Amino acid sequence: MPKRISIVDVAREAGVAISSVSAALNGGPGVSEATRARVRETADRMGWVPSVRGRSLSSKRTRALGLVVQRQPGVLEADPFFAGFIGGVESVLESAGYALLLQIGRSAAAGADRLRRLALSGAVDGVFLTDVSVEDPRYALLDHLQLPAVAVNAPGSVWVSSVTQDHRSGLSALMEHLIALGHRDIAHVAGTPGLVHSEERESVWRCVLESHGLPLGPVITGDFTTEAGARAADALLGGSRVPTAVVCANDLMAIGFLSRAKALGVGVPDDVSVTGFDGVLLGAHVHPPLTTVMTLPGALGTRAAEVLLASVDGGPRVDETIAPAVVVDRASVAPPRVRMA
Amino acid sequence: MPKRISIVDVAREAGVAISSVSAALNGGPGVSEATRARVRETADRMGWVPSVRGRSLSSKRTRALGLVVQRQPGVLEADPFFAGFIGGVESVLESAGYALLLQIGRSAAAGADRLRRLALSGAVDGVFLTDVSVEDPRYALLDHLQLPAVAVNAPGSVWVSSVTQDHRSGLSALMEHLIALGHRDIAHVAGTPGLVHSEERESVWRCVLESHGLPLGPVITGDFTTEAGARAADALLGGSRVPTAVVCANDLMAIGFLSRAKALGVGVPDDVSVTGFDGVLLGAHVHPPLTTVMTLPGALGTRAAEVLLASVDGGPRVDETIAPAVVVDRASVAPPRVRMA
DNA sequence: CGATGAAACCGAAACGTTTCGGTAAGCGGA
DNA sequence: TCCGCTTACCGAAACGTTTCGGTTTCATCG
Repeated sequence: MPKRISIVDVAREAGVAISSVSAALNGGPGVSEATRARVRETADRMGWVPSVRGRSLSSKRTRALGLVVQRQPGVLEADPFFAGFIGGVESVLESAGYALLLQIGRSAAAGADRLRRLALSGAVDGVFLTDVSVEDPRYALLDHLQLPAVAVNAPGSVWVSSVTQDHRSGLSALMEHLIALGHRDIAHVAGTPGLVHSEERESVWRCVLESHGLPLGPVITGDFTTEAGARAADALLGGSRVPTAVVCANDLMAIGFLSRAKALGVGVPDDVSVTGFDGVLLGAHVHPPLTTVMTLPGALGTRAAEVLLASVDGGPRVDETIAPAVVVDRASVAPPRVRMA
Repeated sequence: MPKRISIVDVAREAGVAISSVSAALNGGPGVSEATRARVRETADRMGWVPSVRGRSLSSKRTRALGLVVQRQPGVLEADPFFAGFIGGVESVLESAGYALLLQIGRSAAAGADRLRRLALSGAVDGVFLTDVSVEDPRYALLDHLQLPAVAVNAPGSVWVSSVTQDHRSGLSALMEHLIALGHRDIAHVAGTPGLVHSEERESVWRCVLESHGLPLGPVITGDFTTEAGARAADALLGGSRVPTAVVCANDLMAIGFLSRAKALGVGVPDDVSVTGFDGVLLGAHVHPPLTTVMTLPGALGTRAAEVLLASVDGGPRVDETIAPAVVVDRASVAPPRVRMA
């Protein structure tokens, strides 16, 4: 009901042209300090807030960044990655006066389509690329559109920047730790196939085993949910040849594995060692407390936002790396029990 | 680099006026089926996506809804409420073609200010109100602005609608269950003071005890974090008079309590029963599995989005309720141990 | 004293869409 | 034949800002 006040109202009230109001409030040149102060005072007094609609149409800047999450709602709910990431992003956007436009596509195809519309409609000045898959089609789209973008935990492209937290060193340190304890039979519970971070973690597991001349234990393909972890426990613990250690691609699957192992009467870490990946808060509160690799989604979000903002302002593409993920040794890992042959 | 194509390009290509393109694509009247089809075909062929900037300026509709979260980043990361809620919201917005504008204010004051700017700048067509505190100043702002809004798990106002999942029945059922088992000494670990859901849960705890003529056990004030739960365990288990049951205002605090209790050598549920509230996925995987009240953030988000969308379309304010939260009885509750007087 | 130039300020176009008043064509009825 | 009504379509204003070219003012310098 209270009619919006616009820049023309402020201009009339202050007795200047609207272009002067604009210049005064945006710090532009061609305005004396006296008028600048007077305009500012008038605008404040009238409670004027520039219309983001008019502004974005005119200035080609929306002052919003886009994030299209393509995940099952269930994973989203349990996995704290996004909450942490978004928290980090927001801490930067807040001071920059930017907003975050969030969309959730339940499949990769739906996500790509939403991203396409988001970009083409000019709703955002740049986008974050998460859950990147190998041969992700979104790179081609963004390269073509030349829309500022930053890939998170995935390689960049000709046009797209990237911000990454190194997974490899932390995970290989964890593997080395297991091997140093005497484990020779190490299984892997993998994440959703096709995602770069799934593939990467599996590749680390494989490389470390090969570098020690150890046999590749069984691989169970999961989807990052606790249910997948439980199914993996069924598959791995019920067989004739039970591994002495199980390296899970994320904490949620490790926690699901832990629960099912307990239900099956298999002791952790006495009968089998289990490790996770992510470092979720609750991993410290399960039984036994989960040995894992601690990642920093918040720091990742912060840096990604800074990079993307710089890119929006015309900066060059960059490939950044934040502090690597480190092993957090809790109590779900122990030397293997000596067994009968 | 590939210059944006606009509605005038489509109009020229199809040989009609831009107003006809607009009418044709938006299903407006005054367009023959023949031209409508031709325009649609042309637009598709050219890959035209309407500019949300031009559209929102002209139509007074942004096709975006706002959510200002005012929480500490830490809580946000661990508490799956928002991920679930946002998932539910998005499932509705996706089909409606709306986007979600997310902002995080680290304090209530910062949140209120961000909401104010969000509303005044015309960036959104409506907003969700979460983490509402008693006497929340945002109601007055929205009432004054007449901006469509829906309060989540909090009462509405003259102008603001509300969508609520009943907490009281589930929590009082949980209390009755404890009392039926023989508990007489029931403590409460409360949430952040001032928030309506904190106050509400404490009030249920108080009412049920009073209705049974039982003494009010000690109340420890927390802040919904696991650390607060651990501190509560220190306070409650170290004292001379240890309660037989502890009702926590959320799962995170209950889980923190559980961990610390184990560290202190206090058995759950043998020495003390513990309950949570929320029904987070991981509550089933801690030891012992947590008895709690299961809420449905996703369903809440879905309904809230529907209500808000209806409100944006001029619908009347409503107060909705979704299916109540129900008790999930796992293993952290047992009859009290018989003690020496 | 007049020319020069910078600083301050103004006016209008441009951004891309929706919306509304207006016009031409077609058609049935008197 | 002419009037009036409907249908299809067009042109232009409006939304609120930024931006850019232009004009005035005034001090400076030759």
